[in-house]
Amino acid sequence: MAKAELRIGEVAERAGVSISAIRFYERQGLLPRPERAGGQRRFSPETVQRLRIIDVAKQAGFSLEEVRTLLTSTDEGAPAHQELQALASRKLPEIEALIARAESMRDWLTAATGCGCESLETCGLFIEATEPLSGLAEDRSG
Amino acid sequence: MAKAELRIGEVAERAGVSISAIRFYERQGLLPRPERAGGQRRFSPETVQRLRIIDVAKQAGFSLEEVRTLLTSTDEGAPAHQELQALASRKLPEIEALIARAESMRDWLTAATGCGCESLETCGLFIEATEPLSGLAEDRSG
DNA sequence: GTTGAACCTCAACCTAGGTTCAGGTCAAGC
DNA sequence: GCTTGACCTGAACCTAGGTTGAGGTTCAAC
Repeated sequence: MAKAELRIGEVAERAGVSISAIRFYERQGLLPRPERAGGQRRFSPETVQRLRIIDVAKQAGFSLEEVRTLLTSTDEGAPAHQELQALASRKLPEIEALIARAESMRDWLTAATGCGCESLETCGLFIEATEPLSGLAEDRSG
Repeated sequence: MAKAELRIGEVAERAGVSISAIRFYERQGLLPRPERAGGQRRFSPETVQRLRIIDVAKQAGFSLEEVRTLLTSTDEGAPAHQELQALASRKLPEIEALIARAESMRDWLTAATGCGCESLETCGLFIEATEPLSGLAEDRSG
């Protein structure tokens, strides 16, 4: 383990995250409580990489709680692919549903840019069962 | 204008929205303040349709503030297509960006389900500049 | 005339992912 | 020894779109 010598401002800059986010992640258990010197946090360079991992996982669609699960699992010695595959398999259908909903929105909005209706009440875009809309309904089945 | 004879519970059921949402929309200016009988709201049947319009617009990706803009504009006599086209044209790039981001997430997650790495630190999925990730970066340009 | 369902208002609460603020400490340069 | 910048804690605040709860009224049936 490398020496704990970085101050929070430097870690923030290197990792491209805010100082307040670093303290927040620590509170949320995504980062271990770092060593202190005179009350101030001192981080090892590995922390920068851990913050980058957190960032990538967030971009991939994981919540901070899911990221914490992933990090905790590997911290405890489990192989990375184990929890990662499980989380990804659970997240994938959510993201696919998001894509499908967003594509329906796009189709509706595209139709709307060509709308010439005088009133919303009579506009086909706002009358349910019209095709571009059907895909927009939220899933109320379960 | 039809008679104001519906109670809030009936409007909620017909429109498929919650009672608390109806009161909330009234506070937010999406519904006009309805007539009262002994302190209780009495709605005209048109309210049900207005709630359906709100619902469709929400599904299409508009915020309540945007929906209010749309409704206010047409309430004031403007043709529906005028504000609708403007709002849709502004919303469309947002939704297209959302689709692009979600597709990048999907690709990353798909790769992750096949990951066999032992550690996150050495996993290519978490090393930036690796391709599936490049599309995931949030737009920090503007 | 009383019960119970449906309604009322106002304020507080919820999620997620942080940010901001107040009030205080620490470290380095002059 | 004083200033300045970086840091500390804890609590409050933010968005969006509502929901929930407390405490009180009204309506319809029996």
